[in-house]
Amino acid sequence: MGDVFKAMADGTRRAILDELQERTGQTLFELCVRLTTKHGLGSSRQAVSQHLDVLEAVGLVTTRREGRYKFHYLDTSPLRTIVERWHIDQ
Amino acid sequence: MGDVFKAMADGTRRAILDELQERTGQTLFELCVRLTTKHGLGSSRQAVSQHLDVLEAVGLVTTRREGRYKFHYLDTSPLRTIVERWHIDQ
DNA sequence: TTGACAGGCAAGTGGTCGCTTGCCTGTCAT
DNA sequence: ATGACAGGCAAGCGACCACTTGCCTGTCAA
Repeated sequence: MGDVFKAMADGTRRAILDELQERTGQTLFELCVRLTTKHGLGSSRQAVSQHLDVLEAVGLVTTRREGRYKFHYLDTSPLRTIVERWHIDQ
Repeated sequence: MGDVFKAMADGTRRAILDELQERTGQTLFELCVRLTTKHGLGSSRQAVSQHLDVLEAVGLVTTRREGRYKFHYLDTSPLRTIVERWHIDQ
């Protein structure tokens, strides 16, 4: 629970979620390119990789391996617990 | 925006929000007592005070002074931006 | 098969965060 | 007015976090 908020606390990770929302199933390098060009974030490959590990650990991102590629998919269902806990009436 | 998540990232702060949701308008000392007894958190007065400052800075808590008392009120409206940004369909 | 490519692992570092400590300000009752 | 009470301010400290750096593993094409 608290891990979800810790994961969301970082701006780069929220930008990654934005990117995956716009185009899900991206690889690490695709995300690196699009983060630097569209979001203006100069994040290195290792940095983005570690961010993806955090997001995957809390269930906000799921992955699928295919050969030497690893695709990343957005899953916003962990955010639903926030709505449930504090009765956000939409 | 990111400040809201940073504020929510701490477990003690989320417990404070839970407490204020159950009984809004509490003072600092009331919150300290109820956090230790009901939530089992051994947080000092200064710690809780600093947490309240953070929550108030991001708009999750509003305050009202009355004499030497300061009452704290919950406001979950900043959380609504989360629902809007990532289309959580409730 | 060998080089390029996509990604992973792990140690080290600077900065931020949560908390404590100590002291101070303002308010109320006696 | 003077002591107790509710809260505020600010410096210091330990722990955690994001990031870098360097090297390694696995996969595919030429």
